[in-house]
Amino acid sequence: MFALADGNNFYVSCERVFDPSLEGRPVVVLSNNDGIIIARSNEAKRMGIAMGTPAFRVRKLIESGKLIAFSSNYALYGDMSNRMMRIFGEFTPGVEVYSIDEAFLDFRGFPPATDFKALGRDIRRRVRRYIGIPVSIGFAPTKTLAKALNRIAKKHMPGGVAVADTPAKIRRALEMTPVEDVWGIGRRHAARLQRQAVHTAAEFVRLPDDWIRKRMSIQGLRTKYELLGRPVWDLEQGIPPRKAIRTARTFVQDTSDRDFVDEAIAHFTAVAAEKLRAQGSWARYITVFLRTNRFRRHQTYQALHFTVTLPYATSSSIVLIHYAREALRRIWRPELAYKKAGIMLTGLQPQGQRQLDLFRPSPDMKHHRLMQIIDRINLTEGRHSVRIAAQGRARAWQLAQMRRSPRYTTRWDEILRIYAH
DNA sequence: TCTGGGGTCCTAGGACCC
DNA sequence: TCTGGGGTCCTAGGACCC
Repeated sequence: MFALADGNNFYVSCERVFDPSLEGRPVVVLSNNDGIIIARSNEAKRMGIAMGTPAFRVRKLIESGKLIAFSSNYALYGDMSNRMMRIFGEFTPGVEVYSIDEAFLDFRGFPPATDFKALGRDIRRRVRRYIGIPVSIGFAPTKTLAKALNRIAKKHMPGGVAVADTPAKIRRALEMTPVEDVWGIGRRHAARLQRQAVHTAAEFVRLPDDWIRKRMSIQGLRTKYELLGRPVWDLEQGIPPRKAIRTARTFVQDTSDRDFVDEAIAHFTAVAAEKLRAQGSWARYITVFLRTNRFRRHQTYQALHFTVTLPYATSSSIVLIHYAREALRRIWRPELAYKKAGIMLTGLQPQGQRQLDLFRPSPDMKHHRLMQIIDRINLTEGRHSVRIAAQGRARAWQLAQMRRSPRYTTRWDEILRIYAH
């Protein structure tokens, strides 16, 4: 058996741990720049507030106090997540951290007679007591089924635990699962399946293999097998190195200010390079992209991008920023106003040997050591304490965050400020 | 006025190799 | 007139996930 355990309305639940007066009230958490809604309490869901709603659409509700909104506080959610995952680890060594709020748990070595319902309730109780987060858990023989059972636990089981350990229970679960809620079937395929009168997971698994293979690729077929209880996906532990690292931001306002965007690109590159070094990789390519505002009527949407092949793989912020700015020069069009900019590092390889180019500049070997020192200083003295000059002075990347809660679990200075009042 | 950020995998087609 | 067979690598676009 696998289990999929996740925190209910995770970001909202994190906020509630530190302010219990939020219990029972409609609460939402906003994305970067307080742009859209990315988490909702059950009460907010019941008010009909959809995922992804722009914040300005619910502004009146927030200002009148009918809806409580928080800016996102990833330092808090990340820390709460780690604590929750540690509790999961007390029940089985097989924990795959699948996202910030959910994990697959491996119970394949457990005796068949195990009472998984009771085990699930145990996990739930312990997380609730020690971390303060309500969780839901679904048990089943494959990961895709465990996902479906987790949804059933959340929607239909007051105890927050659902188990499918017999063919009959699996069949029943498939009938209860709308096809659009199956893990691996997204919006496009769901719409197409519904046109074919396929509305539930039970109906989906009745489709012939070659029909699925042709229209939904090998992935669709894997989903079918998993729903039938034939495991395709194994537990994945440890963090595989990223194959791409991307940093991008939406600006608070559209901008044509070249210097501003130049600093932003340099900064995004520095942030991405830091992640690159943290996982011990070098990058071979850097892509810079610019986007105009897709919601503007009078200007057609433009997405510009340019990729530079670096003369040698590197993780030096200095080298990467140099080529990022060159890429920006290539695509910059002064007549446009940009809403979003970003960079992406690809062609990642483990640090070690690298192929050099006979006719192009050689790497500066001193950078490696310099970057190590910068990273170490920034770790102890605070992010961005030491910067490359091109990153400018903290203006390009500032987010609008009007409603962020304190970083309760990681920043003493913020806690002390509250209690000083 | 105001609309997020960061990833992975698969397929088809082109360019190239012997 | 008739024009093989087998492979790799790269890229863009689509679909999916949180």
